[in-house]
Order: sequence, then C-alpha cells, then structure tokens
Amino acid sequence: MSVWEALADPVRREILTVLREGGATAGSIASRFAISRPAVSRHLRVLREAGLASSEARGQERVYHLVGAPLTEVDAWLRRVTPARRPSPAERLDALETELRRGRRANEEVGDGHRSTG
Amino acid sequence: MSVWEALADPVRREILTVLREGGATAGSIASRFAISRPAVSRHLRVLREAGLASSEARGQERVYHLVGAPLTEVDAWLRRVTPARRPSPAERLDALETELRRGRRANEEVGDGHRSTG
DNA sequence: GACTTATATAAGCCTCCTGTTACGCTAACG
DNA sequence: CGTTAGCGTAACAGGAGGCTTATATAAGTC
Repeated sequence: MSVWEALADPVRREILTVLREGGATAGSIASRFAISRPAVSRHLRVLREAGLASSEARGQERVYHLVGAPLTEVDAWLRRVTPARRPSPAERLDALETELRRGRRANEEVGDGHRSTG
Repeated sequence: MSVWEALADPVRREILTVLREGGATAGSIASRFAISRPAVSRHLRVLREAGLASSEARGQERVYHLVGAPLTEVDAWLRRVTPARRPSPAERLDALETELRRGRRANEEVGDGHRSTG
C-alpha cells in the first residue's frame, strides 16, 4: 500500500501522531482505540509496509517507531501542487540564509529595514 | 469524502496537478487518462465534494479550477507529525543570528569541502 | 512442562470504492 | 425543430479495505 493510501485512514494517521511522541508498544497503541487489537495490528502492518513505521522486538513486546522519511514525498507533492503563493516565512528565511551564506551584500533590495539591535 | 481520502487516489492527484496549470474543462482532463469520461467525472465530483476543486459552467463546457485551501489541513498535519528535524522559523532565525555574531565568514567555502578545521 | 501475556496472522463477512455501459439534460447550430 | 457536442448521473459488476472471531507463534513465569 502506498504512503498516500496508508495516510488515508484516520486511525493510521492517529497512530502516527501517537508514534511521534516516541516509541510505543502495539498494546499501548491498541488500547487507545476502540477497535480490536488485530485491527490495530493490521494498521501497524500497513504503516510498516508503507515505510512509515518500524517495529523493534523488545522481549515479549514489540515497540513501534515513527519513520518520517516517506512523508517527504507527500510534502513534496503538496509543494508541487499548491498554487503559486507568496513564499512562507520559512521559505523566505531559507532564501535569506542562502543569500547570506553566499556572502551576498544584503543592501541591494532586501529592504525590510529589519535594523534592530545590532 | 475527506481530503485525505480524495488524495489517496493517484488519478485524483494527477487531476489536481493538471488543474494547477490553470482551469481545464472536464473533457480536456478526461482525455489525459485512459479511463472513461464518466470515471473522470466521478473523480471530479469527489474532488469537488472534498473542496479541492470548483466547477464553473462556461457555455457548453464546464471548467474546473483548483482550490488549494483544503491542502493546508494536510500540510498542517504533516508539520505536526513530522519529527523535529524541521526547525521553526524562529529557531532558524536564532541560529542564524548566532552564526552571524560568531563572525562566521560566509565566503569561505560554500561547497561541500568542509575541510576547514577551524 | 503448563500457563499466562503480547502480538501477529488467517478466515469470513460486509461495506465501499472504482470502473464500465446506458441514459438524461443543456448548450450550440443549421 | 432536429442534430450533434459536452457532461453528469444511474445501475451494475468486480475488487479491495477494514473489522471481528478464532488460531498460531514467541517470551516470560511458576
């Protein structure tokens, strides 16, 4: 199952938000949902096969971790399809950093007058 | 159908990338896919009901437009679940100021040749 | 070794999505 | 008007996804 299809299910998205807080066992994850544990196990398998989660056997339990790498694909698509918009502050900051690191004089027309407290 | 479910289908994602280039008629969209026109019409309906597309009757044709607003929801979720690898603009500004105050010369070697021992 | 705990997998059922063909509606045109 | 073009919707078949119950595997406990 693709990353997009894996993210289409609200339970799986919720599982990922749980995993974001740190590793979690299958049981502790399942206890957060009203569905049966096998159902959660299936969701975890889907997330694993989509590359969004990894499982680590720790004794009797199985600890799951979030793998954020595949999300960059989603992010990239979003950025590609989002209509031309003013660059976000983060993007502008990114551009500014690049300019500064390249040693460009910023006094051209960056004119934002952010001359505060040297 | 939710935005996530609407985006789960590759045909619908492709349709959105087409709409990103500008308005397009249902026929011109359908001609880009191997599936039948009713199938595309159904996908367009899903996109409309998810708020991702709007249709405008122009004479005999029907022009579809991209509506990017619902994508912010997806973007927000991504940002919330993505591990802290992406510093916030404020953090980056802070780091940038620190770097500049430490007098780092930007024009040293921008390339990957980071042999500089300091 | 028997029992419990933690988890995954298989089988079965049901629902919903996706595609097709057939049909209806509105706009343009002679 | 009658005809054609463009789109949408209805009805139907095929298939995939998701949940539950039942079963299997592995680790810990006595």
